[in-house]
Amino acid sequence: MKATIKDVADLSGLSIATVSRVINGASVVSEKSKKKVLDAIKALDFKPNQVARNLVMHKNTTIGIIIPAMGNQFYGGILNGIEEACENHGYDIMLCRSGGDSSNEIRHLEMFEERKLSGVIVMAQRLKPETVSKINSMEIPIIMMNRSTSGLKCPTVSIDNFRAAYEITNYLIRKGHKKIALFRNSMDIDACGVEQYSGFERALAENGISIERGWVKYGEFKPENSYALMNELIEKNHLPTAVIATSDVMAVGVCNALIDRGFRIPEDISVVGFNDIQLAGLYRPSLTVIHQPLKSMGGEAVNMIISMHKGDGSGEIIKDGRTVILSHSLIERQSSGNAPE
Amino acid sequence: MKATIKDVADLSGLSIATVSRVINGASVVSEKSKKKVLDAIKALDFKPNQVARNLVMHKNTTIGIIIPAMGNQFYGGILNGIEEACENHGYDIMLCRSGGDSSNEIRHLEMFEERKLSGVIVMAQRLKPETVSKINSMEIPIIMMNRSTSGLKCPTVSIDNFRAAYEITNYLIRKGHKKIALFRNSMDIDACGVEQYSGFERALAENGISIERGWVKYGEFKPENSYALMNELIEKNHLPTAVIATSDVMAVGVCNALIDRGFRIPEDISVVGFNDIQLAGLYRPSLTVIHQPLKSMGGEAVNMIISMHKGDGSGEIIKDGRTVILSHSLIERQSSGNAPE
DNA sequence: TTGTAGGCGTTATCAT
DNA sequence: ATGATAACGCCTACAA
Repeated sequence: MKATIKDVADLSGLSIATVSRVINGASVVSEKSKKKVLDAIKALDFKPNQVARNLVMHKNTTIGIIIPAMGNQFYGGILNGIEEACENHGYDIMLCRSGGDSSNEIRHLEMFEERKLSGVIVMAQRLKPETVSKINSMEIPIIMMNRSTSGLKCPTVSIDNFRAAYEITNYLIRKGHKKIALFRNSMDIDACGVEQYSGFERALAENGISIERGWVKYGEFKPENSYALMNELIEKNHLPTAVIATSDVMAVGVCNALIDRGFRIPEDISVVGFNDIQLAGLYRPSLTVIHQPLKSMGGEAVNMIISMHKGDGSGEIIKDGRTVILSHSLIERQSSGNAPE
Repeated sequence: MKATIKDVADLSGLSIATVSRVINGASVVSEKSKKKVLDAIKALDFKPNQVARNLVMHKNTTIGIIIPAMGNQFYGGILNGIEEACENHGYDIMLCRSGGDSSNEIRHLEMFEERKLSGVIVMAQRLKPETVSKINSMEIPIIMMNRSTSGLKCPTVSIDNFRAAYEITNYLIRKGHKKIALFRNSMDIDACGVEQYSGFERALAENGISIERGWVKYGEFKPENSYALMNELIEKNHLPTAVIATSDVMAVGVCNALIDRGFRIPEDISVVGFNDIQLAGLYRPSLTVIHQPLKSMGGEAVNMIISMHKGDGSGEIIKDGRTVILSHSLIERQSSGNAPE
């Protein structure tokens, strides 16, 4: 059986309290006693039991994370940032997958509360009202990544999706494109998608280009989806000269449909993506994209959680709807070019 | 403040013990009392405190995971399997990133022990002696994914890397290839790599083909690496007709180097990968690969951890060197073809 | 400086 | 069937 603080106390001939003191560096302990304790700790290979510690201290240095799916490079990038920041601040991570299911989200959220974690970061594609209301009533700090919905009362971190979409649309227009398609996520109340659409719309409007409804396609962030959607367009022979996909995997799906039918990118059609996951640079032609600072976004979320605790010895939590916007950038690679004559 | 079991006891007019009983469904409680308790629980929105629970029960339904990096599709695939299995069995996940650093691995391993997690699954590329010895001395169940090293005394789950490499090498030989390159991970004591190399060697030997040392390249599992290595070969104009990469990202790096220099795949050179992450099917040309059942591997690891606990009311843990081998398969796609004349 | 003792929220063992 | 009460391992006033 593992040694407890009592064993250390016995071996060192001191009291539990003193042992506790040296462990926590609190209060003053004589050098002599300190040494005795340290020796005993080493001899017994004693490690304080975190469970007991958390119980009595009413706190925890663990941050909970809810993610739709693992092995997704977009979330993976954010996770990297979260992990690094947690590492630096001495926090641990408890990770749960929701599968995009709101009942799972709620279940995990409750679990996090029961365990009194120091905070939660949630990533989700769609946000159901049940989840929103659960989030709003959370007793521990919670932050939403890359998404914001009306009624949601918690801090958020993301990029300026309106501007990003606006910029990349303008980029294509400057390249001479007038026939621009938009492949976006399904029509839900997805704030990112809504903002992106506005940016797209605005850029077109400012240039006197009207939106062709047949070129605005909805689908999940899956390559098979955009592959099929692009195929439809090809079959109808109703082709744009450029397509904007609001995720990189969708962009790749579009490219594959095009390549598999013998089209050339970007000579025949330009394709641009969103996010800039590793795939975007690895694919050939490499993808022109809007780059999101995924790692920074994750790190920022952690910082926010930590700061939501500080300043209040009372244990009270700062709960406002603060939003952090990080800056994006446009990376031009091989998949986009001038509009064909 | 959140309600405790005592609040429920007070409100329901019963004792803490009785409340505990209905919560745990243990022992028999009269219907009448049961209802009272349930009502009180609902009224107070009481949720049992897991921290306290774990403390007294000396256990935990959390599984710790150590992973080199997040956002890697290979580990992501395994994580998906782990997550699903944990979900089914009511376990939670605590995830830590090692960054491939053995001191981090050890730190996390100790943290898992302190928290008395029910088990640990570790993924690592290289295994330093310090980590191996820490693993061997762990007091909680621990499983190594996809890797085994001499001296390591813990269960392992992986595929038969020898056979996999043997099969894919033979596949290329049957396609008429005699000049076959192998891009593998750095020369460390990496059991997978060693086994794979043996398989490669054996297949060539059985077909009377001798190994050309200049075609066996070592590098990390990064596309930039294999890209550079392939470029070297191109510059020396010392080209094989096929290359086997022991990871998909390495294969893509090779393909990119080739494509960027104007080579055709597979007409000029065939390229095959290992693992079959999403990228393999998404890339063009899509990659012929050895498919690893990543998800099953993750699930199997969880099952093993759970079974290591069962059967022993004593709390003793089964600790043998059991190895689980799951079956792989060869998926033929676009990146491989007959050897050029 | 050090020790005593009272929790933290639950479970589990006795009695009743 | 139900209720005290002793753990669980640790922290922290309060005393000494």
